[in-house]
Amino acid sequence: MEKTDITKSEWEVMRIVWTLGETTSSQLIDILSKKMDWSSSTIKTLLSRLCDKELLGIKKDGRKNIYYSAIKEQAAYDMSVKRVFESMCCMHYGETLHDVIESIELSKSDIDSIIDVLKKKRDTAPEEVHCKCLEE
Amino acid sequence: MEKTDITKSEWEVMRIVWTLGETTSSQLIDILSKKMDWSSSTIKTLLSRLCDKELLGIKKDGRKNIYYSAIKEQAAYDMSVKRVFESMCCMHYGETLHDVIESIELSKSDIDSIIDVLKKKRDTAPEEVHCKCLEE
DNA sequence: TTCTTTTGTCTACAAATGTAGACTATAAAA
DNA sequence: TTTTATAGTCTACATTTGTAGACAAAAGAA
Repeated sequence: MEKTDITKSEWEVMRIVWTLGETTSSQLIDILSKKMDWSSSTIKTLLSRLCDKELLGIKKDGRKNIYYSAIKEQAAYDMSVKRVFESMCCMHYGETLHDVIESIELSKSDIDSIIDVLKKKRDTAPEEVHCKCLEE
Repeated sequence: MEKTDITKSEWEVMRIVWTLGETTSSQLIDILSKKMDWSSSTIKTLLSRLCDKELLGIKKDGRKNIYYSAIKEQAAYDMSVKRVFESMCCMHYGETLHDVIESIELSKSDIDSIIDVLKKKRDTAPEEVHCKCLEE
């Protein structure tokens, strides 16, 4: 079995936890019930599933639960983007990146750092990448 | 309802179809049963689900089915990567792209074209992007 | 201290997904 | 033409996901 993916609904919860740091269910219910129009039960269910998956951790404060993220936000993003790329034909990596970069918001310093890594990568980059979809 | 996602197993099928162009179930069974260690039934089920979702189309050749992709490969990739980015905090777009670029194979011309779009984007790029995770 | 709200834990249930067997109509082989 | 291998369509069934109600315990309000 491979690591479970974070599902669409779970991302919503995780992002709030990452943004707030440690937090309580009431705070999460407060925010997510408005934002996502979910019932409190739904949010509680998601919280306990995320704990099962060990994506969240719990500390007890009396009888209240304090939730905190058990994984680093950036690591979660890296992993999930990497997974998408793994489902793709590698011949399309370039254009896909091109297209996504066109469509999202990036700061100047983001851009600079990406250009930087691209330039470094260029030295050892192959002339072409070839399709492996039918292999193995 | 939003457009259904392509699932992990479905991607495997779609990629073979994209690579082969029009094809038959026997050819797909041949390739995927080896590659994925799936039974022929599994592959047939996936094919018919993909047709239901209108990601594949069928032409009849006698009583055989000829399958073909009903969506463009690049469009499918663009859409699915875009979806992942939509689940993310936009403050992490830059680093995520940086990390994924480091980890995948890109040709020199891919790299050039991405640098190109980045340079264009830089002119109008903001100094910073800000987190919207708690908004709305 | 009794009533009410909050929290937390269980249970529920439909839809989507992963995976595959059963049955049927052909087509190919013997 | 009888046998056999195929391809296609249905049905099946466990898991995961989306979504939420029921109920109990504890905390706060009256």
